[in-house]
Amino acid sequence: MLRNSAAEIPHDCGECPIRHRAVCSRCEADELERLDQIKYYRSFQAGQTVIWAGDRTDFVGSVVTGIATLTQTMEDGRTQMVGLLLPSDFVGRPGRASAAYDVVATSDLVMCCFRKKPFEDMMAATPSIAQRLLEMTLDELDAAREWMLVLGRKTAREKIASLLSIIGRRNASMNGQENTRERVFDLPLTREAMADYLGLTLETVSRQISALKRDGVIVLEGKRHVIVPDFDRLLIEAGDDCDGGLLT
Amino acid sequence: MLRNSAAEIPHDCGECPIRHRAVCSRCEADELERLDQIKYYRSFQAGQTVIWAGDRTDFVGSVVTGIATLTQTMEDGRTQMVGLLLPSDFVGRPGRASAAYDVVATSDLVMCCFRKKPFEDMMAATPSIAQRLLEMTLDELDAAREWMLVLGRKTAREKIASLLSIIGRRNASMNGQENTRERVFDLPLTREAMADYLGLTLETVSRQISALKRDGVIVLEGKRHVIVPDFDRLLIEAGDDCDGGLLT
DNA sequence: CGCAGAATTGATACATCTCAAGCTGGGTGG
DNA sequence: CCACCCAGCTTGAGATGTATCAATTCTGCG
Repeated sequence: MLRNSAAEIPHDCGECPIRHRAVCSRCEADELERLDQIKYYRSFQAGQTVIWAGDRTDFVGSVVTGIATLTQTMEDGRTQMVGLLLPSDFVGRPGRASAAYDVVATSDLVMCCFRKKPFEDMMAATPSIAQRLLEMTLDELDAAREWMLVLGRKTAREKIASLLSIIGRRNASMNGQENTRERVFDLPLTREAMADYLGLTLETVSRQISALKRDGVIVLEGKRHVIVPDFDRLLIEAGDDCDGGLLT
Repeated sequence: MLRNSAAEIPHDCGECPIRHRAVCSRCEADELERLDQIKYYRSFQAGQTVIWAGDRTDFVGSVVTGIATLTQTMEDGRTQMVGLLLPSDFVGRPGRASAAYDVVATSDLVMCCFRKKPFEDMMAATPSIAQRLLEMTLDELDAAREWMLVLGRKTAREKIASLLSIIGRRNASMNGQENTRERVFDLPLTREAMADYLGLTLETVSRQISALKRDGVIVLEGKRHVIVPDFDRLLIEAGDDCDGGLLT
């Protein structure tokens, strides 16, 4: 469990990779120091469940590195992903005792955690944290609503193109390849996880990816490495306004 | 436009029907008085568009009475409802210049509005407002995620049953008929609006409602008045855990 | 009355699911 | 080093649920 050496895990908030995007991004030096005192890191291996839906949770936290998914499952096993947690995303809800969704590490994952009670106290005393959390929550709400359009009204091909464009866009914003026509990235999800995200079966995901490849919209190297020769073309396939979603 | 007489519109916050649920619900008397000074009411007729997606918005506000919908539309006309706004729900996003979605009055509607700038200033100075808005936003996010499961993984019949159970539940919580086996309510939406909510066509909505009627899950009086003889039965049809969604 | 919007119902088309068979690439043990 | 294995993925053929197109019926209202 403690397989990550201390060297891999940031300890100084000043050097934290998510310093400027996470829930703490608006904190002043003194506030950061107080947070520093109540924070602790947890590591998870790919595939591990971080939180089980319905369980009591005593912590909240931020994804520092790696990717996790938020999923809902019906009794008969049908599952729907309802969120994709990337570095800087916040996990857990202040003021709620038990988790609403399963959180599963898709890759190896490091989280910066706070016990819930101290964090809630800190939040009440620190407007900059509450403000930032509100802003992040509003962004997530917009993303969820964007996704409702995908789930409710788009075809399988458009769904795949939408997912690829979102991953491509987020990836670009991290690497500063924003305005390039061509974009290159790795899929962080299995076909099955994509299916759960898109409300499809994995077979349909596979077929549509093959179709996009056949039509030259994307080029695959191996199963996971994606090259998009013309990102605007992908956006058109996604059914999005070509000027790019304003919200994602 | 000013067809609502002054008598119909509440002016005193103390008598406001959404006083204890809206964004102002945690305000003290003095805070309420300050809000009172910057608030104003707007009325809309059924069918009127309150806000157009993409337009600059200079106000935010709460639904006081009536129902509105939040919808997204693709260029080719496919539309998806992404929110249903009932009394006390908040409209608009502090800190954003333009609207992300169309807001349309489904019934006659009264809103309690604030110009955005004064409201933002007030929010910065009044933690109780910011806190309540965060809480409401988190609730909306949960509702949106619940809906993603409905859109992505449920059958048409389950979708209809889910919608009916949500309306029935909200209605019950307003009228205190919480634990009755039988529930009675009016549908606030046309078949087409239901279809837009559920990611279906109106024909499919109609067929599935007929099927639920035929199977005795619901009884209809006219097109809009619904009687649910056994609410648990409806929840089973919705594919929900029978102990009721914890979140909605 | 008779019109218009809303809803229902029917017949058919089609997209996606389901079930089933094979493929691929990386790891393991003989 | 090779044979094997296995999870992840691809592809095919047929079944099925929902959309589409079209024709009525209902309901409220001028």
